[in-house]
Amino acid sequence: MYIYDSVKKEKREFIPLEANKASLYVCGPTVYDDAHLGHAKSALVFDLLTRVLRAYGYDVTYARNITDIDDKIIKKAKEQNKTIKEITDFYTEAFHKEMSSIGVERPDIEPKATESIDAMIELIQKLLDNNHAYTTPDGDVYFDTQSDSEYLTLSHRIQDEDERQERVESSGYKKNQADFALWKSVHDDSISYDSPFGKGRPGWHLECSAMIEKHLAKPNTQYAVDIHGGGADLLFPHHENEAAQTRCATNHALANYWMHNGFVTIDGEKMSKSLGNSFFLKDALREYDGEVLRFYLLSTHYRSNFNFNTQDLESAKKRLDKIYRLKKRLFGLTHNEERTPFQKKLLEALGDDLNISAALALIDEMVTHANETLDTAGKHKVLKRETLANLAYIEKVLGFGVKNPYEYFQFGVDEATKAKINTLIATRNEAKKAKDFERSDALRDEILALGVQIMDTPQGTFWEKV
RNA sequence: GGUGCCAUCGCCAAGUGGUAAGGCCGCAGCCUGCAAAGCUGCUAUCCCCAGUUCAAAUCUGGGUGGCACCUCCA
Repeated sequence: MYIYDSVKKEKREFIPLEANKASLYVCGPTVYDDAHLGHAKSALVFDLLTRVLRAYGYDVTYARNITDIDDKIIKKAKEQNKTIKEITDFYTEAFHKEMSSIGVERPDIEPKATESIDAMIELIQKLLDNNHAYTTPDGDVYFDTQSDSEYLTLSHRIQDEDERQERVESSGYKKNQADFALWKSVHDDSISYDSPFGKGRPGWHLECSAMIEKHLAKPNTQYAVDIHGGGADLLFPHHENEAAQTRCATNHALANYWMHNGFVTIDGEKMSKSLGNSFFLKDALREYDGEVLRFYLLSTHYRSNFNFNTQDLESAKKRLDKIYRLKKRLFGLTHNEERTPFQKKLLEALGDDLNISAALALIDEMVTHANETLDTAGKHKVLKRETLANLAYIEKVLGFGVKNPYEYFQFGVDEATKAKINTLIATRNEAKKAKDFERSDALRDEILALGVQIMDTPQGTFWEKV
């Protein structure tokens, strides 16, 4: 399997630290607001990566954190007159629910920042002991970027000479402008934790390093984890700082492979709070089946930026529909797991840095071939068996086609309408039987007016929401 | 201003030196009472200019255009 390493900037063969095992850490959400499509994209990308690694036979340990202590959370809690925990519990649960509806499996480990304070304090203490951090008179602890000769090697940034030397005064007690807080002292009655450095809260970058040490890192390895992932915007400063902390506090570097997913944009612009163009996942889920969103968001290579629009979403849906229609044709048949050449090719495509386009093209060809054979030789047992095995494989590795195919096509149709449609179809079939085509066509138009397309097949008349 | 990424059919999108995958849309046909679905066929020389090479969408240089990071951000 090959992975594009966004730090080394090249595709590299994946060689794990420990044979047959793979550890993966991904920066998760700060739970103070609803997840938007960008969060969905990131979660989907690493969900796919995990599935592919497992398909390759790796025993994967996947950790994704929940940041549940942060200034923004505190601000929101104050605004809504709620406790921090009420806020974070609410958004954590919403996050889980929404991710689940787009087929994202739960990570193996989901550490919360508030449950890892000890590990963070331990890490800060090590950095202080190693002279990679310093305390300020007002009780903050900063990482000393000048003490780390490898600082900025991750993001390939060139340190600005002006920044280095000039602004010591303007940044309080910081030695260098680039230094970042490991511990922010708290002097008022807002939420804080006790520490050897005084009451305070952990810095933003610290928790990931601490949690990786606590949950994933193995002693005496060159890297703490095999793969570290996150959104492209996290490379600097977040990952740069994480890497610096880990490198300076422990005897290993943070990650062997770095993976960064591209952004979801709307009208060509990155979604952001300040632009007011966020598209929340919960809103999208009201209009579209979660799996359609999964398929659409995953249909472009993970490193590319992704411009969201409903026209493209519709055309992605039509592509997914074809998988489900094939499922319908084979509905009710049982099958066993079976390896086919198709599956091998599919995995090879995905193993090439998650080349989803190549994988989807293979699926399209498989579906077309299966339909063609079913059209001409409906009783082709081997084909049916292999196709079912292939569809099951697609479900497992890509998470496409996991639903009941009939229900999939009925998304957003309420029970009363369903009953009405079934009645109309029954009436139409009677008219058809009596060869009263004028009536049957009129009934079909009536059904179409409900936003439903019907299709007559040898197995009966089926309908799909348009 | 600094750094980096990108530019392939109407739209989405693979392809990193050997002569352009796939999907959507469109057109023609098969099937169908008619449709829908399914199937078959048709549709690009790769932003511009120059260079390297037997050979470039793919490498180099120069343009033009778009985006991102440098501040919280998936």
